[in-house]
Amino acid sequence: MAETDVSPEVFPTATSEVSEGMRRLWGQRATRRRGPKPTISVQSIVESALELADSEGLESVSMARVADALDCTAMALYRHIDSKDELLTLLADRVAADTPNLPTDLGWRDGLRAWTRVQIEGALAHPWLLQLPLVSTPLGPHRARWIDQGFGTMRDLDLTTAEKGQILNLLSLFVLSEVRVQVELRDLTINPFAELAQVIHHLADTADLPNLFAAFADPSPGDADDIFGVELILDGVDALLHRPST
Amino acid sequence: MAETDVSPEVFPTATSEVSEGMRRLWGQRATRRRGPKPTISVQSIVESALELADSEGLESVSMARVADALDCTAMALYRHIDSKDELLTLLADRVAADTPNLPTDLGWRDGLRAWTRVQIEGALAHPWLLQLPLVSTPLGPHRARWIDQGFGTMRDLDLTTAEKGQILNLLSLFVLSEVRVQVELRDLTINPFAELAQVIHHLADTADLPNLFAAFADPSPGDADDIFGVELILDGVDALLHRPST
DNA sequence: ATTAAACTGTTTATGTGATTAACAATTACG
DNA sequence: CGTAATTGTTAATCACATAAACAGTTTAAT
Repeated sequence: MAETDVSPEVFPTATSEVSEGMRRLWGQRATRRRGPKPTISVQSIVESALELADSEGLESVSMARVADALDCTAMALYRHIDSKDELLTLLADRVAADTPNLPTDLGWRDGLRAWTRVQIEGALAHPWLLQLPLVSTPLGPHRARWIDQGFGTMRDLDLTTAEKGQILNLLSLFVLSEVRVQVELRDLTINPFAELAQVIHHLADTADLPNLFAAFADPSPGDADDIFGVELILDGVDALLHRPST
Repeated sequence: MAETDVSPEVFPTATSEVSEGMRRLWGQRATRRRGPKPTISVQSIVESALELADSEGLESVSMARVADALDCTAMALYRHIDSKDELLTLLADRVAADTPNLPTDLGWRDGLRAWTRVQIEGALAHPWLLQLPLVSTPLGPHRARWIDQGFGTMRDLDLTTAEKGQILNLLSLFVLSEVRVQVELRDLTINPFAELAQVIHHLADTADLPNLFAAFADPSPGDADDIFGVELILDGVDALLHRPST
């Protein structure tokens, strides 16, 4: 397991104030005063890290490598960010910056579908995202914009904010599992289903996993496309809309 | 970001055979022949790692610390496992071992709901799970048993294996995000919603995030409980069942 | 039984990667 | 103009994963 270090303690929560790291994450440009003009910036750091991750994988994103790409020493980075953790957090937000704006004239269903599809494509372009513990990464401005658009697609729905938030959350999570499968199919030449079946046959006991064996004995394993999961969630939303309000 | 190193390359996929690591993951006891009787085992290693993670957090799970707990040197561990990555994979599977068996007489809806709830409770007991990239971790026997039970709850449903798999996957992922929120509420005394709202107010521009601002201006933010997400997915399943088959 | 292969754990060493501390150069504010 | 703030550098730690070589133990084959 490589590059899995994303702890939640990156941003100690100040009660009244916003932490320094958060301010950086949200692109607050420090009003510089004295000292030499910086040759690198938070942005250039993140950009280099992004290129590195895309070209050589997340495990190649080390402070030293990033610094090399910027023609400076690793320690120079620390003048702009607090830790590598922060860099990864910034990186996680950065990938959301490239997502295009969504047309605003779609209905909620088409809108959410499109919203999800764009996310899937974005994640496919940066598969190393799966190696980050996205569930516990603070929200940055780019993802915020994206979530904003998600809320936008549901603006006319009679749901609470929390409900809408959960729906977006669910769809985002679905993206993760969907992309994982697609990446495996694309990169590894191996079918995860087939692999699982093989492992089960070689190592497991039929009696221990009766339902699993039955499932894989199913002649039509079928390959659920990415439509399936989205539509299921959307159907759930639909049901919610028509549910008698309590 | 700490302890996030779980790369997918842990188990190089042998085409016809099952990899050594996989065999260990599935508890194949090596038929020992010569040499001294081992004082430690894969199981004892995993068990120590589990205790460490539970008591001191995932970042404390180093080869050295685990070895200390077992009264041996770090290198001794390598006689039983290939790498730390493998240890983390084993650990991820290990936590699923404690989940109780589910009653088999529940309908699919109650069954899946119970299945999800047990998972949530399990994850709450080992919150460091969130720091592992579970999406890209190979399946072990304990999680397999659990998935088996998941399939069991749907045994009477007229869905393809792939569809059932996606449903379980979705519910599992949902568990992660749900647990994250619950852990934050439990440990940090801070409400993630409130935190988000604060960050937005301090750092973001109303014009940039109109929908998000509107959402948070909603007088009734309401707190969506963990019921909501599950029920939404279940409603989606329900809709799928009644959908005219193509 | 004897030998040698296979196996376990140890010691030693290496390399990497994050991060701290001390330093030198630069620039703007007073 | 000088001083304090700011930037990048160099040198030094420290933790950690892991490789290599070694010594003792057990058993299978002779």
